[in-house]
Amino acid sequence: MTTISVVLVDDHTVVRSGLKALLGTQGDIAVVGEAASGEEALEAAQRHAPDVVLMDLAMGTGMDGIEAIKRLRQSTPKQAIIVFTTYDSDADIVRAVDAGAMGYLLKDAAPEEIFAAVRGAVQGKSVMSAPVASRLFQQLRNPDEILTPREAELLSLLTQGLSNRDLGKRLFISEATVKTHLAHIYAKLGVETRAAAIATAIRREGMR
Amino acid sequence: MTTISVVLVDDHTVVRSGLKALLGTQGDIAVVGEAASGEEALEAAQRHAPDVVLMDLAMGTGMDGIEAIKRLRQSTPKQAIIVFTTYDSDADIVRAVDAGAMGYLLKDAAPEEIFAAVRGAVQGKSVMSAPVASRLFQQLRNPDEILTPREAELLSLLTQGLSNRDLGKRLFISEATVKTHLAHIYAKLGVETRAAAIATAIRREGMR
DNA sequence: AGCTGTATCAGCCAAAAGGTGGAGAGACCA
DNA sequence: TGGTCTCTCCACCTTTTGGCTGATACAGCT
Repeated sequence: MTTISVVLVDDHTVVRSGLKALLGTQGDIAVVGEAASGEEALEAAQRHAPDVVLMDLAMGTGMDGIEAIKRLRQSTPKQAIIVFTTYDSDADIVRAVDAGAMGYLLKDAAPEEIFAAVRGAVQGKSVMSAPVASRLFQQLRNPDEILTPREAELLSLLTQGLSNRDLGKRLFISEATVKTHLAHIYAKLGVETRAAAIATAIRREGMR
Repeated sequence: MTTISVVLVDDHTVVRSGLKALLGTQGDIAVVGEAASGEEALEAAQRHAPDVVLMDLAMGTGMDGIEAIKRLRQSTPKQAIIVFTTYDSDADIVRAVDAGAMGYLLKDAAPEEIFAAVRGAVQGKSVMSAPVASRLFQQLRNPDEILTPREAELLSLLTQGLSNRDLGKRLFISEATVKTHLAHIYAKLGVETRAAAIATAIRREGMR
């Protein structure tokens, strides 16, 4: 059994430290490098040539996690990338997988789940937290929940706090049409009010 | 010099582990207990009687951090509570300080900052991360825009998409009172509708 | 040619939200 | 003690939003 080398990418010192401590308890996993930003991540991945990169999506400044994943796939395509983040935003999941992530863990994952993900990743298995998997599953099963371009446009304006009247003016459509679109959006998002739709959109769909 | 005993409260195993590893490097600080929820926090604080409680505000389920702070102040008033959380939301800061928190750190704080906060807390000093301090400072300059603790609480629930009726039920107040609070919140945030208030709160205040 | 999905609009009604003005109770402080 | 702040509540009224049903038009696909 060979040792699995890992590079950690997270702008929070505490989280890196915690991962290091947890992974350190496992004989077959060794943390060989750390990075606090997307830029550093590229550098560290080059230098340490790890088997696995564990990466947060939200980096305070500079390059974000998604961008870092894309570049890592180009510069060091053999490394398995596992996303390790706080929120299970639909948009982030899709984007991360699209960018080439092998796994998607949430920060409240149990240590065993993290170990399993790291071990699985080097074997080409993709591991994700249960809530993440269920979201992906739901999206595949329910194409009904995908917003049409027009609906997405409207939702985007909605999250800026516009009234139905304003939405109509902005999009050059009648208030009646705005209401129709809204009803569809609510149904697709699984909410009943505009307030909940805004909250859902900004948080879950990564709109801001 | 006596050793400072600390209890950690965070629903993320990784974060607890990280704090433990970091604090463990300091000879005068010892982690004596951990908790993954508000309920566990009360229990751990009773049992271990620590000098300091380091606590996240966002706990997955059950009691939230603010509520836990309030109860801790009642059950074990001598312990200093330091909030250790991800976002610097105005509303959360106000509510946490109001509930009796001694310090307010962000998770991207440097280890030295954390050590200093723990040491300061036992001496009755309140320590907060620079971004947090600047927010408070800004609020002091514009007293008209400061949300009262109750308003902050309401706004926090508002960003979850609740209706006036639901807000009333949740806070044990009438719908009339909810409307009064909302009117004040709108005025302070400089918006006219609940939709705009939510958008402003989530984006500008970093709430989620 | 028919089906499906998208985008547009209407009218009606009920529910929710917002605006205005007023008011009492308790805390805190000068 | 008087002033200020906060939290609570009420009534009345207007505006906005949401639920429902139904309709037309166009594009793409089979």
